[in-house]
Amino acid sequence: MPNGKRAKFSFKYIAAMEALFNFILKFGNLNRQQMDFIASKAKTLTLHKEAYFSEAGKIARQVGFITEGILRVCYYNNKGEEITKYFIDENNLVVDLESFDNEICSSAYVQAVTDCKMIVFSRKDWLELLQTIVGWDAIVHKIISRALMQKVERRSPLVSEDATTRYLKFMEIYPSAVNRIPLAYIASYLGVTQSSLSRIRKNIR
Amino acid sequence: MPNGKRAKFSFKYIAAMEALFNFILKFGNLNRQQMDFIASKAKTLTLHKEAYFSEAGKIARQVGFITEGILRVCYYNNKGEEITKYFIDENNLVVDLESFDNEICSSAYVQAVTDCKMIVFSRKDWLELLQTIVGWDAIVHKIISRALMQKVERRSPLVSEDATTRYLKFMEIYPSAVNRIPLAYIASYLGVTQSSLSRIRKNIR
DNA sequence: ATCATTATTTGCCAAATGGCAAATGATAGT
DNA sequence: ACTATCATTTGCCATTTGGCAAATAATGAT
Repeated sequence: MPNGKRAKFSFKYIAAMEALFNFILKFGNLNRQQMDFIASKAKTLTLHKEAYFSEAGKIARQVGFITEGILRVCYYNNKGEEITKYFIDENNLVVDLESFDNEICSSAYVQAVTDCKMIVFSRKDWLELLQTIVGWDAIVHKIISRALMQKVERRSPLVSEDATTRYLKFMEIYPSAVNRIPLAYIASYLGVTQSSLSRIRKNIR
Repeated sequence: MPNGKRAKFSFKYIAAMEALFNFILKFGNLNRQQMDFIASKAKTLTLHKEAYFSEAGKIARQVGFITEGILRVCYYNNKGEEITKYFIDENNLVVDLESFDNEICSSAYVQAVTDCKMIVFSRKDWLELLQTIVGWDAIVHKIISRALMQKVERRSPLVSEDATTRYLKFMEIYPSAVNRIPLAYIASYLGVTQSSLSRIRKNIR
């Protein structure tokens, strides 16, 4: 990227890109040219609290990276209750994989829990990156496998714990998020009622 | 494979291999030569009920494909309770991914719930397949991603359901396995006590 | 067939959690 | 500062689930 062009990027934008590459480079190597090509496809996206990144009934058309804020993935179960499947916080990739990969309608909402700043790639650009950058698919596969394993390791153990233990585990995993996520969302993530979670909080102190 | 050699394979062995390739070919294409190469690395393994396929504290050194029987993956939580994380039944790949990929000690046991027949690949052979067969890594990635997504989709929703609903969902997913898995394992998978599950079974009829 | 062992069911009661509604607290808009 | 709105806490009681122990059933070995 020629020096003369730098001026048009804000400090915040550069910091966000740096966070993105810090994240990516944990999973594999890229040269300067490849990184510039990725950067050339990146757009920024601001999501206000409660806005949707992708929606049930629609096809997910972008891949995102959260630089600020927290998203959650949720759905409605057959009793009509809204269930939070998981939270995704800063410096993580967000994509409704099933929907994005297969171009089928999603059954889940991906929603901003707080105001969010993201870097996003359109489906078209993302596929171009996959076709152009040698080794990019391997990096993406690693990122996605790790994210999936993390989801399994985080939510699934809750099944065998009582409500208090669930909340304690939650606080361990998302210490900085606990105070930014409404109680109702945490309760639905943990599979307890709001009032129970409120009482659990009281008892912990 | 020359005709003269066929005689040394039993009917059962051939059926097992066919099941393996039926499974693999759902995720990508392979030519005859590639399939023969894979087959040349395959060994059969019989596990008796309660035997371990891989163990906590050890490094997982093989990839398996179940042709008959059911395995379970379990661990001990910090209260010392044995928790079944999931079951894996016929026509599925089994590998303790974290341990196998990174050559680190596992924290989980993979144990036969019933007598099992499997096709297995040693770590060495598996890596050779990855290096030799073009496109094999892509197929493996797809298989593994799907398996991980399935785990997320199966166990994680249990968090938000009551005990009876958990069991009903379990029966939907593993209809043919319900009667082959001891109640205690199912109970620990569902996060309920044995006695509760026993009562739930009674009430359902 | 018999016994020993293990798995499952059942009874009894305690503890945890849910359901509902009201009270309190927090927040944003005017 | 004052509402209106939404989020959280609390009280009361019902329901679900757990803990423990004993009874029954199933299984495998001799």
